[in-house]
Amino acid sequence: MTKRALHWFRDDLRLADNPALVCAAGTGATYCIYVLDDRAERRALGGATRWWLSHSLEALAAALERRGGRLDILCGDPAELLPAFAEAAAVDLITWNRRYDAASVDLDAALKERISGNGTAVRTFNGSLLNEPWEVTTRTGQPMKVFTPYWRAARERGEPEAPLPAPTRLEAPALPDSLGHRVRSLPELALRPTRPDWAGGLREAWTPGEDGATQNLVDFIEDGLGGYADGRDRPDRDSTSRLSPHLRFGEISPRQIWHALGTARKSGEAKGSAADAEKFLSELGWREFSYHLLFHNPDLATRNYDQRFDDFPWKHDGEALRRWQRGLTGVPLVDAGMRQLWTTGWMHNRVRMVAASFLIKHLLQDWRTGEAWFWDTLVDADPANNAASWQWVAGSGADAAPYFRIFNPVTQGEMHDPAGAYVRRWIPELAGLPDKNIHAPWKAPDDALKAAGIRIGETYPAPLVDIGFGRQRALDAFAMIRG
DNA sequence: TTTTGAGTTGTTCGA
DNA sequence: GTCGAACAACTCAAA
Repeated sequence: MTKRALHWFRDDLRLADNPALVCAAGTGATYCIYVLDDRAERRALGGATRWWLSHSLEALAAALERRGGRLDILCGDPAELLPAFAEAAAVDLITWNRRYDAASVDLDAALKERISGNGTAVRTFNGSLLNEPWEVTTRTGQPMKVFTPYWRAARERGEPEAPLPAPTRLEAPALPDSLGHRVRSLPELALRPTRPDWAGGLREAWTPGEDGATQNLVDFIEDGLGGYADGRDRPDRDSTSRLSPHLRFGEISPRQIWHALGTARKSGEAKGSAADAEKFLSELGWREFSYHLLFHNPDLATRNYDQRFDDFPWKHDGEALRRWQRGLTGVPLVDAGMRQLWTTGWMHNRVRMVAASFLIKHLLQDWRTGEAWFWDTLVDADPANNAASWQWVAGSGADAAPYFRIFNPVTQGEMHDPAGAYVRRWIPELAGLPDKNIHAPWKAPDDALKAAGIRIGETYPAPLVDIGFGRQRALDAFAMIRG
């Protein structure tokens, strides 16, 4: 009798460079399953990631079918479903790629024990990181707390291994009758918005799935890598990789990115300088560092990494939060970013920092309220990156900026969106203002406002807070907890 | 154990 | 307009 395996897809929705899938497919006929974990105690996916997931699963199912495989989608508690599936289908081996949030780590450990106890083999793999979070340590074996030494130590471990090819042929065993009623169709999961359908902008901006991810990488190496080190800070340009949501769902692996970059540079196809490539790789490094932090600090998304911040005098201003969410703070760069987020499910990294800083520092709102909004609206909402980055901006995180480093959203706009193209794109009601007024319309001369058809407080809001006053108030608040 | 050098992304002020 | 210094001390990681 030939062997049968089961591969459990999670945040690894790809066929290429998927070590757990390769292991399963090498064993024999392979069930491929995805489980939508609907337990109440888990942090539910946000709206944007649910949308992305639905399309990514659709792409994955099609890719599996092209190779003779099949994706079975289940809904429920994996701790119960996986052993039940394994037993009913009489599989010899279960494989999956690891995840690193606390709930997943606990679930995986429990599952492994239970499934092995039933006599079924379990094999797990690293499918989403260059280094496991526990592999990079200080000389004394402690977790790292500063990015630069972390990344240096990670690099010293050597080049990541070459990516694995996708299995050329998959064989899907028939589903046992007893499991038929467990399988769900994609529409049954109700992952996509219906009334209202807010996903039009997402559909225009993205192609979820492995093919879309690969194409994005190719495009980036061709068009974005040249000048990346500087261009990445320009929201008015198209020079970031836009790989974040693809990485979020494992439609592409960091290993594949690393090697594609290396190959393109060796062959001379990549336009970027060595500095551009290093800068880009260090962004993968930040992703690794965030996972390192999350693994060693399981409550990174809810608890201040620096506990002095437990006494920070946050204001709880629901109206200010709502105006920030809707892109109606009256500060153009912040509002442009928040509208880009709402429309496309993504925001340029530079603008994320400015918008987050404005919420935390100028509006004194708890970073967790911003983290929660990003979690719901970003297509790349990631348990490690989102939490680590919000804490970094707040100053409560690892290796955080000094407390006095407060972004001025007007200065940032003038520096990184000098002609105002980004602001005009997302805030059409300001489009008629001259470049020199676009980032601070409240200071524009009356005739410029009139010519542009703008009435501050009517056609576009007055700023929620005076920039200089907000900065000083934040500095005073930080002084209170410095002790 | 102690010492030493270094630390993603900024702003403002004054010369 | 441009440039350097101050901001405020602290923690990390390695020697």
